[in-house]
Amino acid sequence: MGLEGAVRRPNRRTDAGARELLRLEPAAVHDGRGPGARGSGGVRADVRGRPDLSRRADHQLVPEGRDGALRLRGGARGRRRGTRDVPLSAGRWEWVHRCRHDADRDDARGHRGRGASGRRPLSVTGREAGAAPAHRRRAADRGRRGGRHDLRQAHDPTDFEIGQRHGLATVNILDAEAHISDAAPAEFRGLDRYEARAKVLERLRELGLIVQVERPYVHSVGRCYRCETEIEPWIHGQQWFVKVDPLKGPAKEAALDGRITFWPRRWERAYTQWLDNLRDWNISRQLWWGHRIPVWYCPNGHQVASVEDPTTCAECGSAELVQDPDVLDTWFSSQLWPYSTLGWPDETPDLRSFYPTTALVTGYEILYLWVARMIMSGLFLAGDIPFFHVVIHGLVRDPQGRKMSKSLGNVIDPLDAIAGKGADALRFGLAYQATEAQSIPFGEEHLDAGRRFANKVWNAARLVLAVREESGVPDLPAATAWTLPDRWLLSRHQACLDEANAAFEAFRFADAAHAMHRFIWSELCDWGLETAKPRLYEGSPEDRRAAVEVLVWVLERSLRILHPIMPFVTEEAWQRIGPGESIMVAPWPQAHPEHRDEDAEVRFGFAQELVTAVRRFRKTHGLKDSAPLAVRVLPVGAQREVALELRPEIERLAGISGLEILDAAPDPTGCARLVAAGAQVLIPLAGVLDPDVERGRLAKRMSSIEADLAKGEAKLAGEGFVSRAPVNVVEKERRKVAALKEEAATLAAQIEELG
RNA sequence: GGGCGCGUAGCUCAGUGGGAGAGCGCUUGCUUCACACGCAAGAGGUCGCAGGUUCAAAACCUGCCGCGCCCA
Repeated sequence: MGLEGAVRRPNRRTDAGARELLRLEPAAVHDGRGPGARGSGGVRADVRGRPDLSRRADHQLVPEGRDGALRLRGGARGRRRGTRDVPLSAGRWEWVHRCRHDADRDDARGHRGRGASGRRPLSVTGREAGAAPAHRRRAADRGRRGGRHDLRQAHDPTDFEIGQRHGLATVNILDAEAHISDAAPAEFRGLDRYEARAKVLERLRELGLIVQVERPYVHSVGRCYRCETEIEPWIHGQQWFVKVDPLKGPAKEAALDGRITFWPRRWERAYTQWLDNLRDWNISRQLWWGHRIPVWYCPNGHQVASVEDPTTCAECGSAELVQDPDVLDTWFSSQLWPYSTLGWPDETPDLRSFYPTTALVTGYEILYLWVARMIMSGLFLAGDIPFFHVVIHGLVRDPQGRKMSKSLGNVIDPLDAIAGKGADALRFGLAYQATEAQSIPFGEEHLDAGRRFANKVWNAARLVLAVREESGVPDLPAATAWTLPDRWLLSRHQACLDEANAAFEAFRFADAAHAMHRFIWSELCDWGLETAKPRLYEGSPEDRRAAVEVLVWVLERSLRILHPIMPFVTEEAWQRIGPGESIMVAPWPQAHPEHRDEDAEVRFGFAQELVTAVRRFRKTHGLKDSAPLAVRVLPVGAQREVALELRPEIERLAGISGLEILDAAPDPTGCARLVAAGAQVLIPLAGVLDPDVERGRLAKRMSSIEADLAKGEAKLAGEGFVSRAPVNVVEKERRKVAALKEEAATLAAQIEELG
């Protein structure tokens, strides 16, 4: 429905304005490999052997072909001294009877022949009308042999351009069924192209013109990807072009002045350079689907362009109108997206809201084909950019790094992936891989990683929900009630939010996914939930409630952060927590910078190191996880408070039967000695230990320490380090060296004791 | 030929001036009351090569080697 009377944008262009941009020209011959022709037919006609298929064009070009090549004699006459043989190379020699020859600049023989007019060995007249200068053919296949080239301006895009520059007649020697046309000498007319090739060869032999036959000769031939039919480029009627000169300037400016931002930024240059080199855009396609070109021709040579189907010619009134048989280039149609979806040219509410939209997220392979063209047309037609950000990600590839393609059969169908692993798994797997790299390798294993993470999130929520007795908005206890694990968890959670925010701001989805994965799995689950268990299962009702609410508060917000990437599992868990109707409409978590707590992280870090050191020790000696250990620790500074406060948590996580906190350096005789965050740890089990294993453990640790120590000491002794490096860096290095020395001394003593 | 980018753990990739990281894979031990789609510990890297800048380089500069993509 059009909104009559709606305000119209002043510089809005409709078909009348757009017509200024179009020009009608003889078609350029195109081999379908260049821009605008990708997999969709290009500016060529497909000439087919079977009449009933002659206008079907569901082809992709497979650039692979084998053929023979000829070297011929008698390709040209020297300008001054009569006939001189100049070798002529030809791959598809059936053209030879109707081609102009072209000298290669790099070939001495070519120079000699410069200025000569080509003489077709088998032509009707024996000479071309008008002498074309022999020509550098820079775009010629390098693999092609020197001498002369056949110039097939009706059947090769490069040759076409050369022909245009020199005003050569363009003669199509094929008809629509790939038979030789009436433009050829009579003896070849009507022959199938392959028959003609054989017959031309035969005739060339008779004339003694063949110098050499080279087989096989590999060159690039487009083929139908279904039926393998070779595709012959040919000249095809009149085609429409978009004049890009009025469009490219504004489109470039929009990027340069920052109205449109590219992510990553480097794509901006690719975009502007592409615009700089842009040439008029051919939009006529010989396909049987697509938007039909809205141009009609009348018998008197008039053209009518119209939105509505016209019944009579606007200029002469003729009723015998014929619509252009071609359809618009896929990308011409594609760039119409914002208009066709939003009601343009009417100033609809949708148009107002979503034009420009925030971001276009897409793969780099269609930066030019689609993105650039949307920008050009948006500025021209709607008078404004279509979006503010262009986010370019890599191409999703299979695990072997191959582009996914239907014919290869390596495509992961999103619907299959979702059916098998779930949408959350697919989305997370992709986001996790979506770095700034040029490709995103994606396979079963990445889906699995996503599925496992979804499962992890779900189970974390299950634990928390199981111990929570109420539902509704989480009630974070007052800061004064926070335990050390609470402070640590809130601090890490805040760090996760900060990272996710920064990542999303910069459209770095992989970074966002990594931050969430690290926090939820390695911090919330591995340490947050585990250290909460003593309070959850053995604490007082008050302790238990406080612990639960901190966990629920963190979990609920984590779900909201994760929701854009894993919508389903987060919604399900969130609704069970019960803070509102749907996570979809819940606000993004607010930042709490005051939750960042360096002190808590250092303190909690000591507990983590202590637990890990004991676990490692147990493992090294092959002790069972369940075998309880008595552990004595001599804390340094604030570590004492930590050890006292977290004794139940440390004991539980490390499998310690009794954690003894020492006041003074103990007699270490008979104990295994560990170091955790600078604190001495003693495990009085020496009699039970295998001395060889223990010696091995100590030796390994010692050599690692010695290596670090040597590096650190060298640094401190190094020229200029102490005087020129920042104070904090020097201080850090000193502390590190001191700690290492201390641990080395501890180890040395124990090594000596073991003998 | 022009342009852009990449060479870091077995694989795929983060890390851009101060102690080498993640996921997957691998090894070992665990049916521990959220999760075996799991837990715990571990092995594994001359950060492509060679110079240079710097107190300090995986990171910055130069050259070389290898690879990818876009354009012509």
